[in-house]
Amino acid sequence: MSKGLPKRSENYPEWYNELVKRADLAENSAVRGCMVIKPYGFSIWEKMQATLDQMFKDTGHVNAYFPLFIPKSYLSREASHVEGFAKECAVVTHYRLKNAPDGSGVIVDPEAKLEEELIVRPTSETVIWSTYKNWIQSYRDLPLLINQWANVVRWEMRTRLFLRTTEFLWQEGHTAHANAAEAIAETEQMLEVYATFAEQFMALPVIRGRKTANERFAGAVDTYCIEALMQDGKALQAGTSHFLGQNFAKAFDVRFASQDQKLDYVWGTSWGVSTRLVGALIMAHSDDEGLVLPPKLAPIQVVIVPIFRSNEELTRISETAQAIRKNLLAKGISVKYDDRDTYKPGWKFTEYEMKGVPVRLAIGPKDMDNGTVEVARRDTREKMTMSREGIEPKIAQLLTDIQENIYQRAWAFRQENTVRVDSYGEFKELLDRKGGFLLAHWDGTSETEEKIKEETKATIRCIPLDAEEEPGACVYTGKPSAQRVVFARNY
RNA sequence: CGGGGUGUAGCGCAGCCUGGUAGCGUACUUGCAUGGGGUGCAAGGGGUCGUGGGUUCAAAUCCCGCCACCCCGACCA
Repeated sequence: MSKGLPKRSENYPEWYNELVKRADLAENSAVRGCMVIKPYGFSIWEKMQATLDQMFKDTGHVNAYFPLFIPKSYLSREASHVEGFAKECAVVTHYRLKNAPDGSGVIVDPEAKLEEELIVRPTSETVIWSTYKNWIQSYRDLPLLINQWANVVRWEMRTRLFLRTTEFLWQEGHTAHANAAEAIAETEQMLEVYATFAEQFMALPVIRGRKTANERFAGAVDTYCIEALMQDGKALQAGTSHFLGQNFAKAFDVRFASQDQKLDYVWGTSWGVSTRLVGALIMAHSDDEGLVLPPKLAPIQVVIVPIFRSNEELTRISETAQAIRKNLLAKGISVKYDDRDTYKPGWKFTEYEMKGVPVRLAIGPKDMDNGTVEVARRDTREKMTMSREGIEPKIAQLLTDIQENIYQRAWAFRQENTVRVDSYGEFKELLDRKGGFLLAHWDGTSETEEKIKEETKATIRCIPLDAEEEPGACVYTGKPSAQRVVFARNY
């Protein structure tokens, strides 16, 4: 195993793959396209989960759990939904194995064929709406605001750790409302929850927008999304929120008696983010030395490394280190004191840099003599010497500064790589030279979007919600357009 | 599913063309020194060479089949 990481500038995909492995986040499993999420990687996801879960509860949602298996017939109830997912569904056809007659191992027992095959959920709309039918009779049962944390399976052709795996973890919210306006408000609210989470916790600036018909969720009337820009200039969809209209209510016959004694179909939404967010986090901030984690999501916020020769020295240093650790813990900061004598300080420094620990404290004999501590921040790789006295509030402040700095850096990067483009030639040239978000006029047709995709591999990531009205001409056809949309190549 | 590539120690690879004792780096174990940025030296353990068949006195190496994985495309969060 070589010591350094591949350079981002030389081979970005290779850098990403190596980083995921070297930072101990995840590895490939025996099953193609699936991954083992290792403890360090999983604890990042757990922190994301904890934060989002609280945000969902604060907006009135409750958690529930729906089954992994979906009867095949459910999937065909909503026409465009089937079409969207049919090509990537895992199907359970049998329920028993038996020993092979020739002793070569186990085989599927042909006698144990399921009468109706089961689909491993690619998403849960169908099973949930078939259940909601029984839960909703009256306007008094609405709104129904439910979320579930689950795994789903989509049989992808090509996979990448965290960004696209055959099985992934996510949350999916599914809500039912008495009218369209309320459902749309819910869709927009949850998009804002995602955007807030991305910006304030992941330190990742995002564009809030709506998808074009081509990119819309199968079965939705309208799909909202947040789009982030990665360091290689490619866009990544970090979260989606769908206004389902009455599509699933109609498909599953979910009706309610309204206050004015009419029977009507309910209005639905669904919204989700997945372990893909971990991939976004990695690609947005990390550098050639390893992971860079925003303090709010770092499993370990501060690591303390003692530098010592003898056991006596270690004992003396440990006293100071433990005191600092205790004071930081009291401030709600997670601290690891790594006093292993099986690894050398330099080795530990590199290791914690690879793992993206935001702040590292080193305490050695010289510090003990001088009453100081060496403080290193991961984001800028600066080292400074601080007085041991009153260091705790300074560390707390430093974590806040790092969180802010990482966000600012990502924001500046996005600014530099978001460009208004008015000619197709410039459009193609920019895409090939540096990628990024291209703000261009579009005539609003799927045909044009399709042609641009074929010719440049760039798609419309979204129609931004905050875009200003600006009459212009489509970058491809020259037809009139009312506002700019965001084009990019994407993950 | 099309095009390309790779399977040899936990990991990364050489050896194959030209058949003849299975190697290197790293990781691991032990000892001594070392200890403020992946420490040095020495010794040691670890292999059905992806798999099935064929050629041969002899196959990691040559021939045929199969399997797996990776990369590039069509599909996607």
